[in-house]
Amino acid sequence: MASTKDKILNAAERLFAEHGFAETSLRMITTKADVNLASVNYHFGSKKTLIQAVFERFMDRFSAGLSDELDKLDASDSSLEVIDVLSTLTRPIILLDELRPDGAGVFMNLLGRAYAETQGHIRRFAMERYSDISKRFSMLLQATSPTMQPSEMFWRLHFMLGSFIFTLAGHKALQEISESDFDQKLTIEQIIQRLVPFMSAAFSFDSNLPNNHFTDSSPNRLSSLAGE
Amino acid sequence: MASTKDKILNAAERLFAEHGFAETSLRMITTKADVNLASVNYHFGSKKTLIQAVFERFMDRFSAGLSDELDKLDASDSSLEVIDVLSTLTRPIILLDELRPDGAGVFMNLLGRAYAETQGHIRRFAMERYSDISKRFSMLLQATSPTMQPSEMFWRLHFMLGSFIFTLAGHKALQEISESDFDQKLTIEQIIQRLVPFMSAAFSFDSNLPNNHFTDSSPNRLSSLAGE
DNA sequence: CGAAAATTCAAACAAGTGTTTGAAACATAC
DNA sequence: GTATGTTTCAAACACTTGTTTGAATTTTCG
Repeated sequence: MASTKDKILNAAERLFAEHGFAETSLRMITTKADVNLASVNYHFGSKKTLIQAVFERFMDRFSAGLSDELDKLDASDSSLEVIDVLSTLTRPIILLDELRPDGAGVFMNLLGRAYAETQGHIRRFAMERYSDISKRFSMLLQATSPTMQPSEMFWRLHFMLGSFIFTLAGHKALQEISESDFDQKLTIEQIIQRLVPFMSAAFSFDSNLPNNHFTDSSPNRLSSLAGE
Repeated sequence: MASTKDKILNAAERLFAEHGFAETSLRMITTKADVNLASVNYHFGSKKTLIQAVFERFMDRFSAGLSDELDKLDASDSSLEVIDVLSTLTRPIILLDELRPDGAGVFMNLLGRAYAETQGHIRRFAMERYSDISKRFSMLLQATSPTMQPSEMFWRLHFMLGSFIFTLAGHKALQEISESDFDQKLTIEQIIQRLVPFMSAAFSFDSNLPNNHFTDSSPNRLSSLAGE
């Protein structure tokens, strides 16, 4: 029998992912968890800190998994390629999905909502708590492309982050469309296995290459707003 | 002097983008707009339809701008490259930014929040109302890569969508980090001009190529969860 | 002008919110 | 077994929410 605390966390994480933080009331949570209303404030203090606790439980799992993968990468002596670094994300995500039904989707949904919080008490909390692992990941990525400017790498990293969070948070809807339109329903792992090579190709693009095809800014290409 | 209706829309769109739909009360909106509380229900019927109206105003602008760009593309007789199609997104987004302060950021923020809505009354509304323009865009993209499977293209398109929405919705926070860490604050346009070539390179990656570097699945690469 | 329609307004409504309270029930340890 | 600390519970609290009402005001137009 799960403890009251865990029952609350289990119910809360599903409801938060499904309806959002503000749209989920403590009464919805305690009803689903089959515990007394007051127990939330007793065990967690407030709704705000409950949200943090839900987030923390996922994030700890994920960052531990990612840390393991990065360890493996450090241990291997083969030269690092972009895809090797990006691939370290796969397993930690899949592990969440095995932890509980649609764990990865729930986690990414929470991540996306946390990021949307402009005032962002979660954001600040995550920043300081998981800065180590994120720095480590970004260092390794930088090592694959020594000539790339760190600022360019910074932006690319967030471009990628957007793809991951957005796609996996909404994977259920996307899976449905994919199934009805193409008769193929990808699993989370299959989605990631498409996403990783796709993003690796993007990262491998060298914007410093002169006369590069992708940075050709002849009138018909790119924005050229000025020319109108 | 703006009409009451417009004053409400103007106040609402900023507050929605800043705090989210649920976290923004009608009283916050009417206070900021300096109109009577009841006028929201009088002019828009309900909060739900107000949200739709705010969204619609942006989306109409954007899709009209995108439509123009796609027209230009149809008119040009040069062979289409991926970057030509992706570049059509730039101008419509920048135009929103010129329409009102941080228009692009506000719009992307709304888009992101609308997508997060799992139950999604906005999502359904957008699906049927803007299916034409989205189909047109995706057709043109498909034309640049005739050999690519439509299902693969579908997923890539949503990977890209995630990058755009996520990055531009949170661009303010990212700009701040970029400024403090690299002493360079990019404009929205500059962000897009990094994003478009980056994504174009990703789209140009051919996953059907045999023995491709990026799909090499030797033990150290990709997930290989089975092997544990 | 003056009747009709459209709009604004202050006030109230019912419903739902997070949180607090103090007694009851339970568990733990001496 | 009794005392101590922990946890649960029903009830109430103070407050905010979106929406409605009906009268007052403004605008429209013949």
